[in-house]
Amino acid sequence: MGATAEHDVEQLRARLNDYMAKHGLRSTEQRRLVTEMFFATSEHLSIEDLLDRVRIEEPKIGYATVYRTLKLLKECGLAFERHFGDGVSRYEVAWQDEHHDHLICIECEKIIEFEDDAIEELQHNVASGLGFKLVRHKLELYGVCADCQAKAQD
Amino acid sequence: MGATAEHDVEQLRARLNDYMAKHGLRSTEQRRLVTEMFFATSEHLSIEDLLDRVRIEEPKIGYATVYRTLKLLKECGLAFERHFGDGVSRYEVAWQDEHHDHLICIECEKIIEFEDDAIEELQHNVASGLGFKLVRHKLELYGVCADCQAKAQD
DNA sequence: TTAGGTGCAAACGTTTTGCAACTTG
DNA sequence: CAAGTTGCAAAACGTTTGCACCTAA
Repeated sequence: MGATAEHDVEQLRARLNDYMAKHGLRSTEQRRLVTEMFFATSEHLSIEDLLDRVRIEEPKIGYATVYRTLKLLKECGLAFERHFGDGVSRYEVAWQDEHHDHLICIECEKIIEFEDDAIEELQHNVASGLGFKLVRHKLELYGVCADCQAKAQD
Repeated sequence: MGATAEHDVEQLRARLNDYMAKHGLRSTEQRRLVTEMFFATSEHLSIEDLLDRVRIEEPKIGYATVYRTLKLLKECGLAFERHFGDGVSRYEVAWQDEHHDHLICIECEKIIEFEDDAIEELQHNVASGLGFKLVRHKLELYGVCADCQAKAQD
């Protein structure tokens, strides 16, 4: 709801250009369109979702280009790939200053993002207790949201 | 390492028979073989893994039967489906008295299971703080295990 | 000019399904 | 016997790839 933090898209562009320059990759019309479209969303988009949006502006863009572009964004750490049970990969912008986990309603499929430092700290404890150096984690909570609990009361 | 808890396979059989009776499903030779084979493992098996094992005893069993049987086990809550990044679904016995999360080494792919009550409690807090009734969760920690850290020092 | 990118369609690997033959209750 | 189950092969699904043509640098 409301004011999403003012994320720094400019910084994402810079990081992408940097990566592309370093790897001899080119900035094409399609790549720009797909990445800008992606950076402009705050949701968890499937390839198909993104393709649909991109095609509003440029109907000739193909599946493969979107796949390849998101693969690129994944590689340079600007997108995260998520899997929520159905067979589809969803992608999310990797804002550098932000980490969050997901709370998913099993009735209406609503997805809420959250962060909890206490949980993160415990995760580090668990990992180091087992000899691991923790690099990243994935936490998904599944439950019934307030709305759906209310509905179920009928 | 060593002594896995004495899990109650008998109870799984009972729950399965119960579910099958309630739904007018039948106990066939193949179904029994696949489920027994599955209940007897403690690993995260792919369909292919399980099929290979089952075919040692009964070479004529087909992919579809194993898929269908695991779908059944999922439905009645006796198996969990897991996705660890590669495109393959893996299955794990849902021992009723046990819940654990996963710690995965990103170098050698080793998977360690763990439980942490403190984390679980915080998860409940987070969920209810956002109005959710928590039903289940998935927590995966990715890092580098002690062995691989040692190897990296060379 | 040339390495890299695109769009298409075909290939891929996993999972699901339609169907005729076969079991189970 | 009726309804559920099997094995097969074909279909479906999301994703990746080969290739001829195009385009940024």
